Amino acid sequence: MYVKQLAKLMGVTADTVRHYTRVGLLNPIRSEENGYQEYTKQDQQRLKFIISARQLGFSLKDIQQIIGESEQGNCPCPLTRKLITKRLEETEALFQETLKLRNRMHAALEQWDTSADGANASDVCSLIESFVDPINDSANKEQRNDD
Amino acid sequence: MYVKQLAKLMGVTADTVRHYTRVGLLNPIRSEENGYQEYTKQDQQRLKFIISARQLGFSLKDIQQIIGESEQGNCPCPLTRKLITKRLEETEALFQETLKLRNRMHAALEQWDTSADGANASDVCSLIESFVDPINDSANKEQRNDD
DNA sequence: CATTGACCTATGTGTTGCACCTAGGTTTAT
DNA sequence: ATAAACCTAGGTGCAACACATAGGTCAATG
Repeated sequence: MYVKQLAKLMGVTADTVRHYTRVGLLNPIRSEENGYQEYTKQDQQRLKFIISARQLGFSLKDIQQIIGESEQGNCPCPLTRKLITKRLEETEALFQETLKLRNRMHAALEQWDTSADGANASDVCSLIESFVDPINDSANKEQRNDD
Repeated sequence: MYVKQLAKLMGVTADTVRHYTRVGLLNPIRSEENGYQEYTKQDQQRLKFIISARQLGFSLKDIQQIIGESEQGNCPCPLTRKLITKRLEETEALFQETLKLRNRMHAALEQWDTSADGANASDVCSLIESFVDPINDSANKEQRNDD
């Protein structure tokens, strides 16, 4: 099976398969006839594994480590548990950051809905420069002085 | 004012200031005495603007465009409104993806809490290979066959 | 006055996971 | 013969910096 066929079968691009091959996650056999890469059922299983692991947030390096453990005859599960814990923390952090960013952007759009373009003196763009984050603005955090 | 002083004052790293300078967002004056970059109050204002814009999710290229409009004497606000709309859509998409990933990871950790390491035959790691996403699993989407 | 430490410079590389491009060879069908 | 569709290796681009290299500057110290 050549690269494109495998890619299509597994729902990824040929470039992705080539990329995984380059970094050593897949090990096709080189045909002596034409120099093409021959992917076996092993590679197909392996690719399926990679796709599943990516879906769970593992990086390609994580996956390399996990496969490495497995190939050394060790049970990779403890490593898997350890790695996902770390990745989950990162994902949680990213989630919180993205949430806050989204809220800030929504707040900006709302504020700007009632702001005229270039309404006040500013260096570059009055909208951006006069935006006040209603959440992180210190006056709104613990106490409010403007009551 | 030299790079480190400005960076400290504005709460970013010297590398960040240098980066913005490299891509043309800041335009310090080169001292003829020692070849150092001299940052003026203009640059300080500009950096403050950049930091505010980054907080709202604008890319450095967005910021370059906005500054470009402003420097050409045009009001940058319409462009700003247009760009944030696009960025908000992207952020919303990222947010949803991150949320789904986080949920998948939580689900995996829960499933794995009651799974023994290497409990079943598998190619690489039984935990990953036997994980079933309770949300995206087709059996759970529209109907369930296992009643 | 030499040395030390803290600053500065420009330039290049590493990060992540691919996508895309270049320049070419192979296979198959017409 | 040639075109279409596939394959190869290797390199570049992306985003926003962080970090490293190799060297120049400056102020204070012994």
